[in-house]
Amino acid sequence: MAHDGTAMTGTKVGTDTRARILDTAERLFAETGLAATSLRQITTAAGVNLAAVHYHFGSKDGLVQAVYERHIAPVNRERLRLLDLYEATPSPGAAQLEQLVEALVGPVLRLKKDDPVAARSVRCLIGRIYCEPGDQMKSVLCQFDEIRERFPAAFSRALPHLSRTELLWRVHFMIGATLHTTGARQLLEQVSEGPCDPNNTEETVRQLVHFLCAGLRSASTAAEEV
Amino acid sequence: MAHDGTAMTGTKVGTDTRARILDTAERLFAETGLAATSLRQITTAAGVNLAAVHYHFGSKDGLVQAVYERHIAPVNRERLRLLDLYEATPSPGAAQLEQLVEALVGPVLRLKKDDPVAARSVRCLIGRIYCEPGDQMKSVLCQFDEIRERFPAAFSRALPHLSRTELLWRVHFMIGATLHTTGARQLLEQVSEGPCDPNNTEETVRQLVHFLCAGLRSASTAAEEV
DNA sequence: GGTTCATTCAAACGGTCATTTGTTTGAGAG
DNA sequence: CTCTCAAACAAATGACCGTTTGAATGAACC
Repeated sequence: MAHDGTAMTGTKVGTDTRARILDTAERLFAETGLAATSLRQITTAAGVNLAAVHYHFGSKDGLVQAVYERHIAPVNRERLRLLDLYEATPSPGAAQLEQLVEALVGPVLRLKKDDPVAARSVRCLIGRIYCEPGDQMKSVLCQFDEIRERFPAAFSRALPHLSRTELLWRVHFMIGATLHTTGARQLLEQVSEGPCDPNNTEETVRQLVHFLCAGLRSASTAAEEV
Repeated sequence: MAHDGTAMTGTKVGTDTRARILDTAERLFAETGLAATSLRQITTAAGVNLAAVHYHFGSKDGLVQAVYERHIAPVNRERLRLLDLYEATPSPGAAQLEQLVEALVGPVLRLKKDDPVAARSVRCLIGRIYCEPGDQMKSVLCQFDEIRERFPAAFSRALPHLSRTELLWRVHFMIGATLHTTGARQLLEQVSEGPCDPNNTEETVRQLVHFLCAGLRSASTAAEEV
């Protein structure tokens, strides 16, 4: 009956159940995957009734969507806020590109940086956005429409030496490196055996922005043929 | 009634069944995901009996492992062959790094380039290696042990200006960009609306190698502080 | 006190799942 | 020809799935 997010009535019991479902689903989805996590696992771990999921979210798909929206919406709002800020008062000289890349990758890498436990789940889920198969992600991906429209345009202005094709390729590579950094953190910890610390958020952002800007800025491959 | 069935009572029935299961599983795993694809879907689509999966592969996990191993093993063999080749006769001057990157990302991007239909499935699956949750991938990931040992060492030799930490970060970013290029091809097609063609394998390799080499070669961030 | 309405709950529904079992088949070996 | 054994088969098992239902709860309002 009340699948929407605004169920703020007088009682506090309702919102508590809703939040516990969201928190638990977020953790289990990250650990086990969307398809492999059953509603029974979620409601048992959360200590709520099975039917509460359908009451609050309508269906399992509705729950998935709610879990993602809770974190993606603020990230994309922050990205656009920074983009607006940097476009209004651009940095002098060459640091403009660094600002744009930072605005794109910073907010997602800094997500939940104060809560390491929740951060692990959220980042794992976000890193899996393009990997989770099926149509379940379509309603999540449309939340990035404005990002996909405004950021490439800004990059194009900052990198006038690139053709549209080259720019789109490099933005694609940039997204890949960022998503992998967001989602496959435990892999890096395990492989680097010490030196690289994905929990050091600012160092991660610094390394990633530096790498991406160098790749983005490099000469046009078409120009090489001249 | 039962003595007839649809048994292709000819010759070499065994290997045919096994191959049909592998081909069909590969396609459905790519389309629907590992957990969400049932053995019944696979065997029905393949036109074989359900029990044949357990006979040939022992379990669903065994089938998953077999599907991956069939393609990953040749890719990694080719990667190491190229690495051996380039280490034996290194290219003159600055093109050495390009050779190394090409040896790492070329074989996976060129996978099944002659069969677009199968290529889509295989690349989608490989792009999902680090995203698929659970322990199912552990037995697949260990196939990369030699890659993870030899390539960073080779990169370190080609990029002596980088500290070990910086090198590992950049290799991590490189893997992310490569996996995203491998797995999220339909996304690029859809977003770029024309200019970028992920089916043009050689152009993809060229763009990716160029981008990655620029990122890898860029100055050490530690050096900037001096 | 009685009514309303959001919320929670236990219990079931029909389906599908992975796996096991026991039998039948067919081709190559002696 | 017979023997053997890998291979394919149908049927059944028990468990788990997402979803629905209808009743119980309990605070808020008249």
